[in-house]
Amino acid sequence: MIIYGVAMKVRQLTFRLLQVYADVVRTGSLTATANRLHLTQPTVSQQLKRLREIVGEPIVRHEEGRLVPTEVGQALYQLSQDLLSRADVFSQYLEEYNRGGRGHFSIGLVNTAQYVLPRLLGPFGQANPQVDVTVEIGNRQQMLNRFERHEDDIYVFSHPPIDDDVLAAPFLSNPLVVVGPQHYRWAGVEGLSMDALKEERFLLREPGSATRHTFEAWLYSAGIELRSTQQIASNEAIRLAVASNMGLAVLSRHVVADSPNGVQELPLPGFPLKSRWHFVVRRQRRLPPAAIRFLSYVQASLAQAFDEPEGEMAVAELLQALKPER
Amino acid sequence: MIIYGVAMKVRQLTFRLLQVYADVVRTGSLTATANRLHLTQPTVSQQLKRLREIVGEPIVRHEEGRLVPTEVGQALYQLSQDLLSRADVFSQYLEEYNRGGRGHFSIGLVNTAQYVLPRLLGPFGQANPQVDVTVEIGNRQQMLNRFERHEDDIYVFSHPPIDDDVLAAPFLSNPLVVVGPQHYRWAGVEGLSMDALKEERFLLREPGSATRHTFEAWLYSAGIELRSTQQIASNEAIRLAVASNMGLAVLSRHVVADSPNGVQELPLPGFPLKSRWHFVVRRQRRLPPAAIRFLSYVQASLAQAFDEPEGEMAVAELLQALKPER
DNA sequence: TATAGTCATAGATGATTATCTATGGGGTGG
DNA sequence: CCACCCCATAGATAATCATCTATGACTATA
Repeated sequence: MIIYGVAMKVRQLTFRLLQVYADVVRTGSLTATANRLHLTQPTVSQQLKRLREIVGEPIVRHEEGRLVPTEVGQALYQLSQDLLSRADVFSQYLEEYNRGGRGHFSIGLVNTAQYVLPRLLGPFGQANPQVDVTVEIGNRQQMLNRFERHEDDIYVFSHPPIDDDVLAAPFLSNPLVVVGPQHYRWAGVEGLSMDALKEERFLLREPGSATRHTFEAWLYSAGIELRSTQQIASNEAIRLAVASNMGLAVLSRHVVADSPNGVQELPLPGFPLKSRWHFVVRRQRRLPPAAIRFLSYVQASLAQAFDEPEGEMAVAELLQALKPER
Repeated sequence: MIIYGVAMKVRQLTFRLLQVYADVVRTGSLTATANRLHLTQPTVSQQLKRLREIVGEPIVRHEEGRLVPTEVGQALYQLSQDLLSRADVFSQYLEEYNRGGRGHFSIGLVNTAQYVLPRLLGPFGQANPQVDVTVEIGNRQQMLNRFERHEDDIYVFSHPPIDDDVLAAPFLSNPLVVVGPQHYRWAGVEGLSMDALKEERFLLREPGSATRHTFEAWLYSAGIELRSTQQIASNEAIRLAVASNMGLAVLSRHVVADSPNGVQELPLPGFPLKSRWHFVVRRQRRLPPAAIRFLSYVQASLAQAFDEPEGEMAVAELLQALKPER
């Protein structure tokens, strides 16, 4: 952009000057303006003088004891009003932004978490229509990569990465259960054990998956080795495969919880495997106010919507740890 | 939550800061901006810092070696663009105003002058559609009152008021002639003299009129006393009255010059009485650029449109006298 | 014409700004 | 791992700003 320095010394123009000038035009008196703005009359007089120098043209004249804007002064007054009100709009936007009622944040979800997060994000979005949330979804490994690159504001992991910079709040239990087809032959049998099922075919998620990793860790510690496995990349596909008698699987109870879906949970000793979802943020990262607001919202609704008072506590601590960042 | 009365320190906001910031966003580099604006890199860095303090929020962040505006920064950038371009529009307006191509001025005309001024104001208005001219009309006395009160930018008098502050440029001759009805019985008679006509009824303008005043002064110096007079307040009414055989009159030749109008000029010794119209301005008054432009325009067109080279000179001098006022 | 109110100007003084030079820290690409 | 950009910070300085108090000029109005 080419700047024409000729007509007006824009560089020296200050919003303060415009504020004072606008008030002078409104009151028609330097003294009045001085009082209203808690200044002395000479101060206002000098401000006017300087503004006139910036504009390069007289902007007010005396008329019947009042100060009246000249033709140029009127145009300048309109400009002032215009500019000041626009700056004010921006200021209000800033306030809204700081309150978290407006703006944007991004959250990265491990695949399985997408079965529960909507229950938090949905109502939050309803209550904060001006907030724009980007939801990233991937398996554990993909989310770890994003985390490494600081790509998102908040993450949800069942097993948070270990790092000094990490703040993690376990907010919701994520029980892993063994599921089989609706009319599975072992259904109802007492004393069923995993050892008895090791000959069955198990459908597993891909290696990067946390669900798979947790299950395999448990198998290892229990000294069990599976005979037959098959890899399927999504929880939903696994659920459908189980329903179709293709095998058994270990899934988050949240995946199978809702509605009749052709699968059933098998009561096995040692199950459900306990795990929890964590909100994970970097201690050092300055979260957008909207993200803070979301976490606050989560904290408030956890107890009632999910009956997870412990989660509420954990989120409260997380928020606390983030506050002094200011 | 703490409520901050002001989200942004608007008072300290400068257009300079916005200019610099806008350029930083465009180039994505402090160094580049520093070069473009002929500053050093630390200067730009500090400006950015100050702007951030004013806004109270980070406005840029590093990303792949570039500086990228944050969410708030983007909003601020838009604001900057907006404000700067508006200031620029005003600046352009100022330029136009100073060139006289835009704006307003007022001119006060003595009644008789309204017969010729349109021939100047008309074309000027055509050539400068953005200039808004207020034309005030009245008889000499009324115009003198306006002059005293500094109500107009320019005046047209045939006899300028005497005042140290007055600048007057005689720009056009205003011959006063004796007129009678079209078929007046003395028409064509050689050696006709005013002395012979003093028994006729003369139609005169009101006492404040300059035309009347000039005529009466001439009568006085010639030692002639009229027998019968009648007062009529407008030139036009007088012309019609003369055409209707109600008497004779002394009028500006400009009043009777155009078109067949039922009156004729009577050739009398001593006539036409010489007088001139003057543009009159106050030396001390700062004329709006538009008024200056009008006078310049008049100067340029006098010679060709009216064949009055002397008037051209006089107006040129007037303009000259006004110039150092800056 | 005296009085009060309103502006303008002068002089003084911290505070803030606009800049510069010098220097240090962090990445990026060889 | 080194050289090279790029940015941030420190320190310095002249200019400008934001203010104030004191005072003078001008203008209505009592």
